[in-house]
This record gives sequence, structure tokens and C-alpha cells, in this order.
Amino acid sequence: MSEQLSKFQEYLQSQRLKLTRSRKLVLEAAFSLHEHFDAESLHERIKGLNVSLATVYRTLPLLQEAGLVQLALRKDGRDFFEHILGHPKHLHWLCESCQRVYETELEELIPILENKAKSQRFTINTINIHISGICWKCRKNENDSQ
Amino acid sequence: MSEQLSKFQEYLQSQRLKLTRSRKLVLEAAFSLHEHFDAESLHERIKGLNVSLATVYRTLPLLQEAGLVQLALRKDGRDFFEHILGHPKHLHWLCESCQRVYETELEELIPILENKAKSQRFTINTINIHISGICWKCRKNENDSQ
DNA sequence: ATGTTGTTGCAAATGATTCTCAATAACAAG
DNA sequence: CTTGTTATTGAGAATCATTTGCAACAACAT
Repeated sequence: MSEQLSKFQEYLQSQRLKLTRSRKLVLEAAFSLHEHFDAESLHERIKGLNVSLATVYRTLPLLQEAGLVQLALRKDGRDFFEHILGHPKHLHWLCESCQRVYETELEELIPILENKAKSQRFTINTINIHISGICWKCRKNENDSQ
Repeated sequence: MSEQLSKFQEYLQSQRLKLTRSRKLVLEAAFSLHEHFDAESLHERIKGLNVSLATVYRTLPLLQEAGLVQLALRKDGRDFFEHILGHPKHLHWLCESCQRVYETELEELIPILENKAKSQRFTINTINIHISGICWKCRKNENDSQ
């Protein structure tokens, strides 16, 4: 059994919730996609397997609470998630011009954030950093056309 | 004329847009509130002055593009903004238990982020950092009740 | 003053997410 | 491996923040 599945099962048991066929499929879908996904892309991924979109929406918070998935960013009025197994956390860079999303490591920021957390006795669960601006490709195009 | 108003006017002119009564009122409302606000709270703030909610929604992106306001966080399915005049940027700490939002400075992170930006030739426009977890008040209550 | 063009309020539309409910599936216990 | 208990499901309706269409109106350049 995959690491993520047993982690999910463990979480569900701790909450007296059930490990169902639909939930397994949603979990698998989430880990089969190696980019940001929203509820609809998960649903699309398991289309034909008789799992309703409502169930995908209902499963997403469970995956978050289980520490398997986290909200990555909001784009075009929709929530996008990413799975986290042991993945280093990362920054998200959003280009306001082309809407592309880039990622970089955030390792070096963690100690600083943990320090701040400590001083106000805050227990960190997830860290989410978004930087909006213009990426080099778009900056380049702007210059080209001037 | 307030600094924010002339900045807004400057932006509008650069885009051949008009400085209207409604837009002025929305701007004033945004700067009169010293906490996070959503479209509805702005509308509420200028209730009776005959500015429609749709216009508030239409003005918000303009204020963002003018660099006067930025999206601060999403809560309860709504977007919350904050004004920025010369304000130091800050981190947002969201308590998952009581839903309170705390803020702290982020000064020391800026050079690191600018460095990362430079190395990938990204032009930073806005920085948004959210940390979710449990605040000390809720942590305390949890312990009390155990 | 006046024409041109952007803007507004209003109401209807949109679209992601949530909810309702009767039917069904997990799973613990015998 | 049956059965009872309780959580879960699919389907579709309901919500609710945000967006849009449109005809009347207001900014502002000339």
C-alpha cells in the first residue's frame, strides 16, 4: 500500500471516518497529477469511475486535514491544490501577464518563519507564499515590442 | 488632495480612464477602513451614497492595478483586501480554529525574496504570505480542556 | 457648450462550491 | 459471513460571491 494511502487511512480512522472506494480514487487522482489541480481536474481524471464531483469536493478537505494535500493558489476564481508527500515546500510565482505559475524552493525562509511563529506561540500547519508580478518571458516581450 | 487620490488619478489618466464620483468614494472607503475589507464592507461603508455593489467590484481591480490596494487573503469564500500606501508589507497568520487573522512584519524576508526574483528575472509586484495553523489562544483552550 | 467615450445602476447571469436526501456501502461485533 | 449502526454517496437543487449586458448618464477634451 502506498505511503499516502496508509497516511490517509490513519487519518480517517482517527476521525472514525471510512475509507471508501470514492475516497481512494480521489486520493489516487491527486497523486497521479504532477501539477496543480482543482476539483474539476481530479474529477476529470477519474471520469467514468462513477465518482461525483460533489464527492471530490467533499474529499478535498479530508486530504488537507490528513496533511496529504494543500491549497496552492487561487486562479480564475478556482482553488488549486498540490499534493505533499515529503516534498519540500515552495514559493509560487504568478505572472500577471501570462498567468503562468512558477515554483521555487523556500527552504531558507523556513527558519525565519518558525522563529516568528515561536515568538507569538503560533503552531504552523501550512505555509503559502505567492508572489505576483511579471515573469522574464513577458518582460522580454514587452521590451521587444517597444 | 490625498496622496492616494492623486496616485489613483495618475493611474486612471495613464489608462485613459475617468476619475468618477463613485470611484473616489470607493477609494475613500478603502482607506477609511483600517482592517481587511471585502467588496461588501466597502459598499456598506458608502451606503446611501448611491454607489452600486457592481461598481465597487469594478473599482477594486483598478485600485489594485494602481498599486493602492492588494488582495490580502481569502476567507469564507470571499476575497479580502488591504490598502497599501507606504505600509510595510506583512505576513498573515490564519488560525484554523478560531478563524482569526494576525499580522506581523515581513521586512527580513524581503531581501531573500528579491534575490530569488533576481535570479529568475521576475519583477515582483506584490508579495502575499499566509501561514495557517493554530494560534496560542486556541492552543491554550485545547490544553485546558484535555 | 458639445460630442465622444467611458461609466453607472440595475437586474439577470455565471460558476464554483455546498447542501439535501433517499439509497447504499463500511465496518464492528457477534 | 450476517447484521445493525452510522457514515457516505450521487444527483440535482441551492448558495452566494463575482461578473456582465444594457440603456441612461457623466467625464472630460476641444
